Amino acid sequence: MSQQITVELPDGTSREYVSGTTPAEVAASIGTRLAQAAVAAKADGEWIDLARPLDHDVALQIVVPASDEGREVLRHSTAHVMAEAVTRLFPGAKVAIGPAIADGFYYDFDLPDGRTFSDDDLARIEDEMRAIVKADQRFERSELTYDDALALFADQPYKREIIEKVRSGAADAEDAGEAGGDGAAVSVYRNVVDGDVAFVDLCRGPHVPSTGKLGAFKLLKVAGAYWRGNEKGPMLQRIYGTAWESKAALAEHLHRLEEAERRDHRRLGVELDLFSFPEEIGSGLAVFHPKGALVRRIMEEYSRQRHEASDYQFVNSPHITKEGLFQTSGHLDWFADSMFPPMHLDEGGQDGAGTTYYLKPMNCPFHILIFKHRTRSYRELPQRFFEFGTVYRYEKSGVVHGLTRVRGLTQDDAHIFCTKEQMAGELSSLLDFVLDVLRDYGLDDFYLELSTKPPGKAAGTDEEWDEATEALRDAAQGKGLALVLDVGGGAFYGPKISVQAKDAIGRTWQMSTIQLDFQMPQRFDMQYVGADNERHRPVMIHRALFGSVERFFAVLVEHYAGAFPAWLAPVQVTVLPVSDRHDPYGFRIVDRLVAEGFRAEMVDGSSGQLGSRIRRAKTEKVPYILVVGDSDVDNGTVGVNARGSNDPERDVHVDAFVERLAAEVLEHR
RNA sequence: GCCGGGGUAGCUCAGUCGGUAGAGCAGCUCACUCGUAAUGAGCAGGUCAGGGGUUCGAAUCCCCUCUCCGGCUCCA
Repeated sequence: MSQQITVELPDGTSREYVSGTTPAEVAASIGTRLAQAAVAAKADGEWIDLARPLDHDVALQIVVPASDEGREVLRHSTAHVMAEAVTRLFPGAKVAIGPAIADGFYYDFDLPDGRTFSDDDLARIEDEMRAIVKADQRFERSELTYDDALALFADQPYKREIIEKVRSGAADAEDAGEAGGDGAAVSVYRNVVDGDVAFVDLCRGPHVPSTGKLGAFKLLKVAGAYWRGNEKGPMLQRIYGTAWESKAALAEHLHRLEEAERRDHRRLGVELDLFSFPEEIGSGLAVFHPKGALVRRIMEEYSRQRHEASDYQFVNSPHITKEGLFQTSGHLDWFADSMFPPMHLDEGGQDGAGTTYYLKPMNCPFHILIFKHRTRSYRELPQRFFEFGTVYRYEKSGVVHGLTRVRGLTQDDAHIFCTKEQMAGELSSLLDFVLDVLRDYGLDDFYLELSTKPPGKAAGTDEEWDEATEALRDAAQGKGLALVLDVGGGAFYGPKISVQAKDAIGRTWQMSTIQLDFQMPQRFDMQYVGADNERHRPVMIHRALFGSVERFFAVLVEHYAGAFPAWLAPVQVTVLPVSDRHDPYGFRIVDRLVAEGFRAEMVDGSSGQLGSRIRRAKTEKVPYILVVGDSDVDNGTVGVNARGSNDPERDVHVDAFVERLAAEVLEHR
């Protein structure tokens, strides 16, 4: 008599089955639609295939495509299909790893004779993949001993390396994830069609039952990638693709990609005449044009106001310094490679040694020196120094990217020096301040990330790190935001909290960072005199709210798709007279607006017909276009075209418009 | 830095087999005087990223440098 097992379903109900029943059969017993949709299952939280027999009581979740888990399975299975297609089309290709990632998947290959993929290859591979999907190959799982697996993958060195690593116990989570198995064995998946094995891959699974379940996918791009992310290791060819539960979901995703491209700040920077990167200046060095500089100035001015109101003191420091400063801080130990090379001066001096200067890659040592300039009393703590400090970092050539990763940037940098007792309160109120200011720039969907001690690249003791990390965690909790752990992501001198913000199309950007630092105060031997008349070491908090002005600017451009809200828009109002007899009235409107402190300009009839002037102003994403004609001149009104509306408002009184614009600017709408 | 792909007018791009460069938009001039997303005509605009090589001849083929793009690695 066969044994019964109890299967608990996500809705809390339980059902009895004969031992050996598969998740596929469970799904079928619940409903045909579920059975048809199912791609995999989770048993007690563990991924399994639908065909894996259940032999004990279990909490079972049937995974369907239209879920995060389901898409992960689809993507991973699609990656296998891609690998099969590549090995068919490129005999001798070595396969590395091919996981599911956010929104898609990739697979790394090593092609014979150093061959590389072209865009045409991508199309061919996609065609081959469609054939494999059409053939509806079954994914069959089996477990092999290490020796059998090594033999099976005799001509796949990357797979063998993973197996060896797992066997020797040196595997990290990534390797273990690839190899599956249960410690004495590894699992492999065979793609079987008509009894023939078309492809086999080392894999933990799970996979869809057969390739026919796949189909809504697209290969996106080819890229180089290091084997195991090791800069010194071999460079593989990576193909990125995306896969979804339906054609509609795929189309939607591709549309999102287009939308992101449309918002690209590098493209809008040219279109809206905001900034550029003249080749003559050098890589990663931007110039801001009048309109971009205007937006930037407004951003900075508002930031200054807010900092002033929150008891920050403004300081300034030079762009270059003698090397000793960065030796003391430790930056030269960690970051000499990514600093602009030193300037050696006065080498003809008596001892011939001369002096070495560096461009500053950061501002903190300067602020420390300001603190240290005289004896500080506990009465003046916390001391908050703020500076728009321009720094230079020699970013590696391949990482420079628009305004988000540049070689010359301006940090809205502040350093707070306080007592240990003040630390908790200071961190908490700082976080409130940061979030509040970010909201004023139109960002309001946040989560926090806590980055801990970086292994092998950190100064200070574990005790100091633990203390600092816990202080940050305490500050982060209770803000009502999700807190995500970023293990090993801290700076060399301390852990950090970063504020991650979602933009208008749901992309996450790292915005502000708050770092707690017990190291610099020691290195620079900072002190204050306490109430007990003894000398104490202050705690130092590093923080940047924008991060860098350039980067924040880029995020705002992409967030707003170049359509800045009125308070930030370089031109708030464009006045268009219908014909040149309305010019004097148009100028009066512009004068009035400018007198009220708005940024208004007039485009008269000599630069085109009304339709073309309207078109241009709309292309420039001006918040308000005012059209003025005969009736407006007679009645003191304007025709208002608010950005985003295709419905012009006629006969709006000038006073009413001014009031409306003023309110909008004031409220940062 | 590494892998791959690019650089032709301000912008977007075409340019065949190696035979000294073309369009649209933008700009300028003139005409049009117009109520909501492109009026028309004309003009002007290029050391084909820079340097070297091959060739009778190079935007085109080769090499180097700069620079951009997609990734990887990195990001104080």
